[in-house]
This record gives sequence, structure tokens and C-alpha cells, in this order.
Amino acid sequence: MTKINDGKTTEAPTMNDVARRAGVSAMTVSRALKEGSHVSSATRERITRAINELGYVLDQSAGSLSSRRTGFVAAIIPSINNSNFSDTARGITDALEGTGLQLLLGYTNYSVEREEELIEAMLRRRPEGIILTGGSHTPKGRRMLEQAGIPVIETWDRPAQPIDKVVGFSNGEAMELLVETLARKGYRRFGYIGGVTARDTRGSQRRAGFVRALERLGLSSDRVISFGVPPISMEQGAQAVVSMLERWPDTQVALCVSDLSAFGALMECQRRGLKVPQDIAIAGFGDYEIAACCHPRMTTVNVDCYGIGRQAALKLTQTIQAQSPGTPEPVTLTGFRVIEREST
Amino acid sequence: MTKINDGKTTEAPTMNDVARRAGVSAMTVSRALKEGSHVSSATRERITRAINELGYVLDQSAGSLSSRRTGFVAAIIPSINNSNFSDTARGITDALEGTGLQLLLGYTNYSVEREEELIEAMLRRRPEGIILTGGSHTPKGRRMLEQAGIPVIETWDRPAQPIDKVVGFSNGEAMELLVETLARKGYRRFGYIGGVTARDTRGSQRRAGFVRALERLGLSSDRVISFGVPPISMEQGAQAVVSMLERWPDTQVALCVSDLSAFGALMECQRRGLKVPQDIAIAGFGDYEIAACCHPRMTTVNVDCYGIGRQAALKLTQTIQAQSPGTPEPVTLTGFRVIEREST
DNA sequence: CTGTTAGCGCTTTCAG
DNA sequence: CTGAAAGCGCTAACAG
Repeated sequence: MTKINDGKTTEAPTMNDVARRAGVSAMTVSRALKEGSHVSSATRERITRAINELGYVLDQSAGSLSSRRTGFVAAIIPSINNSNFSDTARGITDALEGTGLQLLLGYTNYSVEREEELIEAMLRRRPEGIILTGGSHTPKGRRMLEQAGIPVIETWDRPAQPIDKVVGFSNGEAMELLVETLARKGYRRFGYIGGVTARDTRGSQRRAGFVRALERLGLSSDRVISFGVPPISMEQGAQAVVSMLERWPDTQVALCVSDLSAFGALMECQRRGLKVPQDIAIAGFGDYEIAACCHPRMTTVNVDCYGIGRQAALKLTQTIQAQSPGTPEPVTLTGFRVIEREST
Repeated sequence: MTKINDGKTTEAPTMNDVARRAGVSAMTVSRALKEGSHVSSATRERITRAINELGYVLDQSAGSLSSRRTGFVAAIIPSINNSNFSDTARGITDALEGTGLQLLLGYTNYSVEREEELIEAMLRRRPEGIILTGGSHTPKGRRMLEQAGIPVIETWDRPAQPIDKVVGFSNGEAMELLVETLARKGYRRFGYIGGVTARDTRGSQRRAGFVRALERLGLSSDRVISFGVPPISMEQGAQAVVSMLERWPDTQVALCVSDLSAFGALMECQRRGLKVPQDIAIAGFGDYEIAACCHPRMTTVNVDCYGIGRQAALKLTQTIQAQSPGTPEPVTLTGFRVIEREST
């Protein structure tokens, strides 16, 4: 393979091939490819033609090596398969649109060990910033993030000791609000359905919020079913509600760690001929599409998943642009609100 | 900024910094970082220590420039927010695990124009292979893919003129099978609910299959509701079934382009006091989690979304490894099967 | 097992 | 507006 590409090999053409064909230098081609740089329109036209004839596509890896800007932003979410987090990912990509920044997305399956691996894998690509879900990381993961020298945004949570910037809300407070809202409605005997381990930080915070709110109200917070490895599925929600009704048949309302398990519980109740909310009320968390559409429609907590992503990405681009670190607010609190529907 | 990094600046340390600190050459550091290369354990230990002290992370962009292997695989799906496609994405990442290949994921929002942009954006990163959803692309997109000189895998479909390799199934045949299965069960008056435009290729193929099967059976294929821009939502499914029952009150079974719209239709029927399947039967497509869990449980077509991703990634890695192009089978057909449940 | 040299394809920087 | 030289951080290839 000669250095001079003859266009007949399968080797991809380089910028030099384009330059030669257009009768200019590579530098001029580089300029023509970048917005807002001054190239005479005649030259630009010749270059464009050469690019099309050759089927040239810019090699950005090479470019970023010399410009020291990769154009990557990394984001790590627990699951790609959960519409709450994929809404956040959508928010990020949408906010990145037009900035020339491209998203490098990874998911951890709710494992901090996997998160640590991902952090390293992504940092090898030299992203210009990184967006994480939650504030729990391995010590090594945390150290890598701190030393990376790029803006770090933790989302979906309010970490006690943020690494850098935060866009999130308190999952505990959100669950407390749900409990209070339902208590005000007259419910007294509350149950909670969630996953078993502490793997899902946000899940355990919601459970803690549940307990806190009931204790404050002087109500029992014992009715807690922990079932299945988070994230718990619809089917597991169905099984959990059965356990709950066996152990505590007088439960008035079952709060679930997410709408998905709540939906499973709701359907299972119907299958068993229980009327919701008359025999048992059910509420979820997350305001997934399903909550608004199921029958009866589900009471839940809306947490603006898309907005979390959008704001995280905005904060990131602002921080990247504002050379001086720390320009945007360090913490952005995103809203949550209880959506009362027919299931309670 | 001097070339020699003193560790006190915010500049990220380079391999040379590590080498100097460990008293070896950069090349040895490079070797120590790569699996299966021979470095004495004493040297390796010094290097490892230097890496930890410095918090060094390999710069893969630089590495790929010289090794001419980026370690990227690109995948483009219609929506990240749809569990069918995110299952495919999961299948891809899982199959890529341990290969040293990293996924570059993008979504098109069901727009071929957006797909074209994404193809170019991804090719700029010089992926070693690319996985697409469906066989419809813009002419320019197709040309770029053909000229990229990397394996291309089209999935979720059986394109008439594949660019390269295919892992998919015929959406039309799958829908025909559903119609036949239900006709065998005695249903005669079939309705179809799907989106309006041809944006969603797989959606229109399913509709075409619906029509074909009914014509073959000598049954009417007129009851078609086209409602909403694909992908149609649960809520739109709910509205569509209402229209259908207004226009053709004698419809016996409503087939929906996906489980999501089918679920919306199912819930709406319950809301209106219609018994499913007695008053009207409903079937979906995709076998989403919700189909197995809703009440009544939904009849649908399972299409092995995860397996499509897994097999596509396997075919890709095989093709990348087998230097000689075209080693694996060009077309892998993935299975589909009708899952009969309570809704029909 | 380790080092040296060269260069991947582009952009920065400086000249013209 | 355009070009030439240098080099980004790493690894291939070869030498020892």
C-alpha cells in the first residue's frame, strides 16, 4: 500500500487525497470542513467536489488528537431499558444537538463495579465532560472522576458529597411527599414494595423516605416487602403485592418503588378480583407512559426525567465553554410532583 | 505548559510521564497496558505503581490513530425509548463484552434523514463495523455505508437489496402468521391499528402482511386505522380503537402495530366496559414485558429483539476478525412466534 | 524482555 | 485567503 492513495484500493481516502485532487493543501481542506472559516467559494467548491468524488469522510480521531478536543460527552445510566433513564438520555442528546458534541452512552445494570469499568473505558476516549446517574461510586471510580480534569455531573440524586456538579432531586423527599399526599387523603395503613438489596441507591432512598414520612405521621412503617434484585419487574411487583396482602391483609395502599412494579401489582389485583382503589390502592413512582394509560390510571410521582438530562447537558456545555471552572450553579434541583390519578 | 508534565498542572499525564516515573520507555508502558504482551513482572509492577500514583488513563484516540483500530462499533436504532430496540442494543453490548469493542449508539427518531446524519457522524469516528435497523436509507447514507470499507449489518428486517450482511426477519410474514393463527381460531372480521406515514418501514410491512394474509383467506382487509406519527403511543392506541369501533362496530379482533398501542387499546376497552376478548379481541406485536403482565394478558408476536442484537454483534466481530470479507453467512434469519394469551 | 525510530491523519501555529 | 512545518499521544516494526 503506497502512501499516495490511488482510490482503487479499499483504503479510506485521507484529507491529503482530497487536497491533491482539489489542487490545494490539506490545511485548506481542513478549513473548508470547519464552519466559520474563510475559504474562497471557488476553492470550497473544488474541495466539495473532490470530497464527493472520493467519498471522503473526516477522521475525527486524528483531528481530536491535534486539536485536543474529542467532541465526546460521556453519560452513564443504570439501564438503557428503563424509559425513565432513556428519557434522560434523550434529554442529553437533544441538548447536545448542534453543539458538535456526541454522546458516548453506557449502562451499568445498577452495578457500581460495572460503573467503575465504564468510567475508565469512557475516560480512555477523553470525553470533554461526563454525566453520571446517582452519587454512589466505587472509591476508584470517584478518584478517576476527580482526576479526569473534566466537568462531572451527577444526576437523579442529591449526593451528600458531590464530585462536582449536580442535577437532581431528593428521592427520599419525593417519596415523603407521596406518603403525605395520600395520608391527607385519609389512608393510614401503608405498604411499600421495592427490591431487596442496596444496589439501587435511589430505590433505597425512596424506601427511607417512606419510613421517615410515616414515622413523622405516627403511622406504622412496618409493611415493607423487599422482593427481587432491583430494578424489580412488573412480574415481581405482581408477586410482591400478593405477599403483602397475605402478610398484612388490611393494607390500604401499596406504594411501589417504580411504576413498573406498581403496574404489575395493579394488574395482579385485578386478576384476583380486587377493586383498585376500593379494596387496595396502589401508587407508583416515575410517571412512566404506562401510568397515565393503564386502567385505572395510576397515581405516581413525576420527576422530569427528560429535563434532568437536558439540564445536565446544558450545565456541561456551559462549564466546558466557560473556561474558568465552576461558572454555572453547582447544584440544580429538578422538580417532582405527585400526580393523583384513579388508583388511589 | 512544558512538555514534561510535572504532575502539578491540571494537564492529564501521558504515557511518557508514566514511563519516566517507572524508569522505562513509553513502549514498555504501552506493552504493560496491553493483554498478552511480555513484560517482566518487576517492570510491570513499577509501571502499575507509576500509573496509580499519576492517575494515568490511556488515551485511546491516540492509540487508535497509530494502530488503525478504533475499538468502536456503531449502532443506529430508531428509538432508545422503545424496549424492543433497547433490548437489541443490550444484545449488542453483551455480545461485545470482552472483545475490547465499545458501542457508539445513536437513535434516529424513525427519520432516515436523521439516520443519514448519524451515519456520517459515526463514520467520522472510524468504527470497525456498523449495525443498522432496517433496510431503508437515504441514497447518500447508503453510499457512505458501501464506501466505508467496514462490515455493515442491517437488522430487524429483510431488505430486498442488502448492503452487506443481514440479521432479521420478515415483519410482513410475522404479521401474516398472526392473522392466520387468529383466523384458525375462528376470527373473521379483523381490524388493524398503526401509524399514518411510511416513516416506520417495519410498521408498513406489518400492515402489508395484514392485508396479504386476509386477502389470501378471502376476508376483508378494509378495517385499517392509521393514526398518529409512528411510533404510535399507548394513548394513540386507545384513541384508535375508539375510532375503529365507531366505524366498524362489528370488528372482532384488533391487531396493533406494537404492544404499546395494543395495550392502550386494551385499557381503553376496559374503561368503556368492553370485555376483552369477548366483545373485542386485541393482539399486539413485539412481546414487550407489558404484554405478559397486563390483564388480560396479551396475545402478541415475539421477535427475539435481544437475539437480533446479539447475533448482529457476533456476525460483526466474526467479520472483523476474518480478514477475508464475507466469511459469515450473509443473511441470518431470526425467529418469530405467535404467543397466544388471554386477549384473543 | 526492552528500546528506538517513524508515523498514523489531522489541526495548531506561524508565515506569507 | 492559503500554505508549510511541527507535533498531538500512542503503537508498529524492527533491532538488540
